[in-house]
Amino acid sequence: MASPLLENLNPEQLAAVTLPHVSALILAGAGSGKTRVLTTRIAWLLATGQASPLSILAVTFTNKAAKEMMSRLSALTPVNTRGMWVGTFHGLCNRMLRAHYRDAQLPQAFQIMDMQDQLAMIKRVYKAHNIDDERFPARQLQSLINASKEEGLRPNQVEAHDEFTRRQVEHFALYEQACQRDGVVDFPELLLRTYELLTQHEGLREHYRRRFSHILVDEFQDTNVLQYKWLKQLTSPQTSVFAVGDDDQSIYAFRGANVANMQHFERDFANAAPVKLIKLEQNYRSHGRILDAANALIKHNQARLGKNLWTADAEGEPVRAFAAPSDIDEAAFIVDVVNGLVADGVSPAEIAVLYRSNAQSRVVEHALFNAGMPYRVYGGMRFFERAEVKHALAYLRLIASPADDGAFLRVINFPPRGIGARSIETLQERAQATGSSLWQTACSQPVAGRAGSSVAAFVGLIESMRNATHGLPLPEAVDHVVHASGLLAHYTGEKDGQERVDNLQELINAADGFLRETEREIGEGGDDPLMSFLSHAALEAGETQAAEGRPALQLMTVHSAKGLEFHTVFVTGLEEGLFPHENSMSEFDGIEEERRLAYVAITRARRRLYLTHAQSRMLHGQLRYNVASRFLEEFPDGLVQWLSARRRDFTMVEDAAPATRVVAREVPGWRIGQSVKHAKFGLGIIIDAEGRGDDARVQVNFREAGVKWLALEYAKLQPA
DNA sequence: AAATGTGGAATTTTT
DNA sequence: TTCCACATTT
Repeated sequence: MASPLLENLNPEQLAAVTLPHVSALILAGAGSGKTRVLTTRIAWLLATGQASPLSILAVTFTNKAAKEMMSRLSALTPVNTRGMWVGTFHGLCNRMLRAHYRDAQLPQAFQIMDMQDQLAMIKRVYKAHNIDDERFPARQLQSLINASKEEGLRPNQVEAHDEFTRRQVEHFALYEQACQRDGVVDFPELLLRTYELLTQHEGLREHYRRRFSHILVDEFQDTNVLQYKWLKQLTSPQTSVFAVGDDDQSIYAFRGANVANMQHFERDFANAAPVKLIKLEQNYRSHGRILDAANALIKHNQARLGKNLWTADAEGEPVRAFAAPSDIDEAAFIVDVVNGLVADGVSPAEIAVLYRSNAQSRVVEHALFNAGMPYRVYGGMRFFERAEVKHALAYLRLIASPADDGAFLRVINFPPRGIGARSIETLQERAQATGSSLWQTACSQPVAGRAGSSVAAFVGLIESMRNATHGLPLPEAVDHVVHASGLLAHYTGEKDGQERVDNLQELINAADGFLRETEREIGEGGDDPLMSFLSHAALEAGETQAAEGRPALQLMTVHSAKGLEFHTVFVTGLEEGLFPHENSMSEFDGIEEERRLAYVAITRARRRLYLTHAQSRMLHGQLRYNVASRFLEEFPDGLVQWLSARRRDFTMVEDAAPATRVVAREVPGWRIGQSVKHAKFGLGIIIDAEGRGDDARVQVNFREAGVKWLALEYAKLQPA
């Protein structure tokens, strides 16, 4: 078969793409063409008539991945992909719940809460039931709720072995009641409710099982217990499940990802035929030495399915490492190298600085700013999370779903309209007493006087907005609400309000863009555009910040770099305590997860890889001295080229920025920050010193043995 | 209702 | 140190 679709696939990719109607686990290494295989598989199923678009469901974790899949797929197939279900777990579940809201026991206009909304809801529950948030921190309950749901557990199924947990589970149950009354669902609820819908309604379950004969799952190593159960519900002996993942890139255990799903897959999804296992190990991204480093590092993990990346490409540049005296010097080094690369014609946008934790970006930003180098920091506030945008959305939510107390409280006095805390509390008490929503309570307003009339005016405002926007095209409805609510006027009058005004305008644009993008799909569900837009706003928080005009250096955590690639990558802060993070050391599988994280970082690089660590760094307002990361020791000799600075005398560098350095309490011959070796304790770093001559003692932070004071006269310390 | 002060915590993050 | 949530002040 000379299908152009299959051209240039390597034998393993070809085997995966053209697999018969069985379930399969594709172990796809970093840069092995995972997305290509996934999309080509779908295109091939369509091209050979083995599947119609209606019979395909493809699920991802992020909206970005879903979009990417759709756009690459449309380039591969002439078949109209409408009717295919491609989306995130949450997006697909939302779709099912909208279609079967009655069976799912939800109101038609149920709203989705993001994490902020969820926390606010918990605090409201606390207030209504006089729960002490000192004893029961709201965030802790939030974690318990989400973790429980992600394991598929309702409050009555959560095991509580102690009194504290028992109380928390009670609060969990109260929270669920409140959500149900308000007609709101949190993120994990979307999945859990859909899962229960399928388990409890055989007709529906059979319908979807018959419909989706092909289910494809991206990033399978990131699935949690509930997602796995959900997939099982959709699967019959006739279903082909094509799961793509990489156990070596499993870095989300902390949010419930369960790599064991990969091991269980072979057992649980073997139906008519055994599950096929295919490994994609040829890497199309990186030069040889980068892969050598990645392979060498990940070999130190015990729990692996086992994979080794290789490339037909060149060995390339050596991997380089740099030991900086301080975090400031580390940043200066990065600026130096970047300047050199940019002078050589590498675009700054093709260079990434990766770090373990966000706090590390500050020093690098500072150095880049002073060097006049454009950069972009990932992470932070998303568009739909901004206060002004959430306010506008709350008005829209209240129009669509008046029982939504969260939305009600957000805007009842914003912009300020003279409804004080007192009136709101009275309203809440009465709502609590009658078991009705704040909106209902506000409508049946028997309170006389000024407060009563303000509340009545608010009710009138929302009702007039509902009438005025009824039947309007979505962007015009949003436009109306932004004006009629007084939000625009409020921010226009405020100093520093321009950005917020811009964001409100941008919300109108977003509504317009959303309408255009979904136009083709409307008719299929006959959905209310406002409802869809509100779901969209909750499920897709939007970009962190608009892309810069000129190409900018990319700064991000290793986690957010997953799935991306760059010409040059700096992996920074490779220090014990930071990377691997100290918290991970007490966690189950913690160090191995940190190592996978380092593996992800390394495999982002196409051509050049720099590994850096700093011997001292400012952390939580204190200067800390860290030993180089164990990961740096896990590369075979000769693979990593240490740059001159390791040999260079520290004092040279210290002279460059003397003001930033603590003047060491001098012990002749030794320096704070110096790496040393001890016969018994091994490698360490000098972090303090005192005394002179025979009394001279140094404090050393040993990698293995911890912090110790040593008398120089007796301890046979060697410079390392 | 905004402005200012205080205490505590400070991996990683998407939906 | 720096950020945030929350409390108190003005």
